[in-house]
Amino acid sequence: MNPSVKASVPVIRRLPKYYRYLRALKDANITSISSRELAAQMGTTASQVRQDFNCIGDVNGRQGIGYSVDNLLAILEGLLFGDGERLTAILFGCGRLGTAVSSFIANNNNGFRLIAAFDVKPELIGQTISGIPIRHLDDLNAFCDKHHPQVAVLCLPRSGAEEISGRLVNLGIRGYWNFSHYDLSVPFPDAVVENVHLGDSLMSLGYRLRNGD
Amino acid sequence: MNPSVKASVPVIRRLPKYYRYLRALKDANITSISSRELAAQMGTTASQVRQDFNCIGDVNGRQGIGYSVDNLLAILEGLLFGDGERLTAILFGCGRLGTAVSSFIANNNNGFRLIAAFDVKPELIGQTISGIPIRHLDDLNAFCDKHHPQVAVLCLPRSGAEEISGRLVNLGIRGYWNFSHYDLSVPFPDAVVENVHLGDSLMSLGYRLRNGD
DNA sequence: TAGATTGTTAATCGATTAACAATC
DNA sequence: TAGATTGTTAATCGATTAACAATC
Repeated sequence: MNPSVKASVPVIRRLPKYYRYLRALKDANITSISSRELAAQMGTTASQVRQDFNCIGDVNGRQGIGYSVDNLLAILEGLLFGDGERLTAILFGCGRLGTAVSSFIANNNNGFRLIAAFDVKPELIGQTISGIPIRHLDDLNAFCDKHHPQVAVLCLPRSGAEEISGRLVNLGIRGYWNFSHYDLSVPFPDAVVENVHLGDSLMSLGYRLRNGD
Repeated sequence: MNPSVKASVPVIRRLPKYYRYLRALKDANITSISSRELAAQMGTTASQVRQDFNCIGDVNGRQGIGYSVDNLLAILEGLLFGDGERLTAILFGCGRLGTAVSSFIANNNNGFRLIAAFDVKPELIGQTISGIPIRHLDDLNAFCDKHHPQVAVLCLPRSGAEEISGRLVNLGIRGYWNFSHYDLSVPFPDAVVENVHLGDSLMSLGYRLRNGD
């Protein structure tokens, strides 16, 4: 590992995919893998695999053999999930999308711990979502003052996301995972933001189908 | 427009975002916009806006003035949604994610027409999802033979996606929009594929928070 | 006219791919 | 040893940014 080489965002985006493939290899009792084989399975190149591995840690590849699956998994787990302490997360929006997404966040194996969910619909307040009680948005400030959540997940319609973004900016949230159409990149220049624009992705597919990729 | 310049995938991915911002401008009765102003609102550069516009059509910018919002919208609508005919789509998986996502596909303004939804759970068959009856997966072949859907949307757990992918490959589907963890890029080399890996995106956010972007 | 802005070419930047000596 | 594969440097490719003449 060259410690001066920092993983770029494109590399970081590929790490979960490596992790998934390596998990599958481990499940198949494969203990060692070459960059060439892994690349073939993932649909990339051996060069890219080796370049990526070069900036994630001490991968200890052995010439003529390949990499230890267990060692790669240990390295990736450290990077993706830290050393055990999960990031505390709060969810905004407990509709169908929020409910579906909550199971990702609440899953113990994804590196997050869901500690609260917020909505404004009276009939939802007090119900639970992935085992967490749904709070009214009015309780947000008090909750954050007390528990200091690190991550926010937004599953809100656009107008809701806009309103929340204005309130959240001063609450110490370090990163956002946003499913809204509303683009949070601008209002939160300092936070880490991952946007998944379902609608945008759908429209891009349509474009590529209509215009031949 | 330079007709020899074809929009690259990164450009295509940005088109829906232009479209959203331009819609907002139109709603605000703004009829003209410069690349500089649009870039500032979208968090990009004027150069990129002009380069992108250069390969999407006859944008007819006027020096000293900017672009006509209506004209840009007309061009983007043509690209993203074609000339009226929506792409026929079928949905796999009518759970919480499928239900949430179905409203995107079924929305008349996104360029798609949802014509069928499939699941295997007996209690779901015959129910409706976004106004479309849920069919049993056993009816898939007969349905495709008759209606020739163009697009498939997969909201399935990994194992389901793997099984479906094996069946779909010969059914004339031209593109996929995939929310599963399972990566369809390899089994469908010829189709246009958009993957939205919710779990991968979440893990990337975690990495960036833990390791400082 | 003067200021602003386009369209397009050139320069830069960064990511991917290729190459290869080292070595298991 | 011979074949395979790494780690890393160099080459290529592509996307983004800068620059600027044309002109509204």
